[in-house]
Amino acid sequence: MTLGKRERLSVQDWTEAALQVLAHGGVPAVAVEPLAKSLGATKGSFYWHFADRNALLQATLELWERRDTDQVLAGIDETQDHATRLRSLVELALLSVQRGADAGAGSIELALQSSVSHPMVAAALQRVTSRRVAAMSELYAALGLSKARARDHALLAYTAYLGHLQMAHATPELLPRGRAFRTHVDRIVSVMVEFDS
Amino acid sequence: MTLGKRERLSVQDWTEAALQVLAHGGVPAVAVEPLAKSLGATKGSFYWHFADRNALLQATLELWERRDTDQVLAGIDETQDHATRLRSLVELALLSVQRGADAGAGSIELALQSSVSHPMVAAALQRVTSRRVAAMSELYAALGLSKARARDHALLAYTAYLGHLQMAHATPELLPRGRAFRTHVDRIVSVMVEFDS
DNA sequence: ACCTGAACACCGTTCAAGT
DNA sequence: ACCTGAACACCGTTCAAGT
Repeated sequence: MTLGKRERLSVQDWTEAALQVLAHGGVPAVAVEPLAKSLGATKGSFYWHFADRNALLQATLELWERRDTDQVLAGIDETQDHATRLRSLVELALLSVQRGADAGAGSIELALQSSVSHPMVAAALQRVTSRRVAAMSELYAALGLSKARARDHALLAYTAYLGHLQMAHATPELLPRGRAFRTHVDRIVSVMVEFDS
Repeated sequence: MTLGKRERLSVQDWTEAALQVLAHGGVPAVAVEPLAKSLGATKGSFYWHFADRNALLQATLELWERRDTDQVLAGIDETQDHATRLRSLVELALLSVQRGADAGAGSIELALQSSVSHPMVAAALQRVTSRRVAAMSELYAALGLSKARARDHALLAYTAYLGHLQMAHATPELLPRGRAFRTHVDRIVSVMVEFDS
């Protein structure tokens, strides 16, 4: 976890390190003293770069938002048709939950969901969620749903994603594994993507 | 929040107070010193009744589990048929999310989901979730689904509930309100309860 | 048996002093 | 400009001493 002895630390160094511990230990783990120790510096050094712990949290959240946006954009294959794009988007989200049970991108998101009580965290989550739901709405609308129904369906799909994320971390023993897991994901995707009326 | 001046505090008094703050401020808010202050006692008094903060948390979790089990049993009308029971179970769960945005039963559950990293919290959640999924599985099985499909469908429904709970607290602005909310809940319930093949 | 009060460790924050 | 080191507040934990 130690990043080696640097003569001087930058704001980026601290923020990067904070994002690391955020993924592992959640928001409470973004603590100044332990962070300083792992970087081989003192708390005083930290307070040169940041006003307080909240400023570090803010910078960390912004870093996460930037990377998350990039990742989602990179995950969509623009050459595919809308239906395929939608299906693979939902599928990728659900499968990504499985991958990084402890270290993946999903674990940062879960850590943030854990700390919604913190206003800054709530704001960051609100922005990212809003962006994702809007993107899915567009896809549903492109498939022929009315604006209202498209948004509603996007919300439902996102709700399923959030719940799946939660279960994968809180009670993974209850989720099917291996082949059964694929079947389960396939069923969710079907429910979320196929519709009528 | 102060429970008045009592001469002597019991384990129940501390546990009850802990459950209160758990609902409002989450697991981190279950702190010995503030709790002692609100009860008009000293930290030393606390440590007569409990080995440490973890022992208090454990007692609080057990209290929640007992009450949760009672509530769920009370919520099911045994005189109804299986389909109606299932539908009202899902519906009640989703609507309860709306009720107590800050104080309701759902807020304790959300607070616990927030702290899955804590092994004791994870264990408690695992027990409750397992119990609920099993109960729903039975209902699905009673409606004619195979054991495997019944369990899978119960998982899917529970996943939707968890995600809904999450959104209602983290990003409530994104969920529809009023009449549109009822429509949204109705749609989720339909997806979760109606099935074929 | 139950509680107080003082003590210590840990982390957030401040700031004077160093390079 | 960037960092150290010491100080203080807050909460978890211990424990000798009180009733």
